[in-house]
Amino acid sequence: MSASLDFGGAVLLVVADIPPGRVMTYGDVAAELGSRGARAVGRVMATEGSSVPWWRVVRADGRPPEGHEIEALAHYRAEGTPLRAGAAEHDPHSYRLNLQAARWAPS
DNA sequence: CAGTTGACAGTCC
DNA sequence: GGGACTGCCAACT
Repeated sequence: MSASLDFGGAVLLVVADIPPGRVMTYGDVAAELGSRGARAVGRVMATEGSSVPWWRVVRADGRPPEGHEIEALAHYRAEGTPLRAGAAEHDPHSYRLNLQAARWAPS
């Protein structure tokens, strides 16, 4: 693969390749890029993530970015992303996703 | 050029 | 089960 894009560009491509109803952890995206900087991925999402389905990228805890839990929850429900039963009902700001079922890996 | 920050992850208590 | 510390990498000041 030709490296025609920067780290940020590669992150956006991987995130854009995530199908609806599925999610990937920052660490998984970083691993696809050949890097271990999960934080670097999160940084790119904070800067240019507005151009990609950022809600399909979640933390290893199964939680969306801090401060965007409600925004992401709306997308998960709209796409049918597997959430933990009653999680969002108990704490809409502290819910968790079923990574075991929602986690997806590119071919 | 060097230090700090940050949409994180993994391990230990 | 939850909280705290450390390690990692890229962008910003």
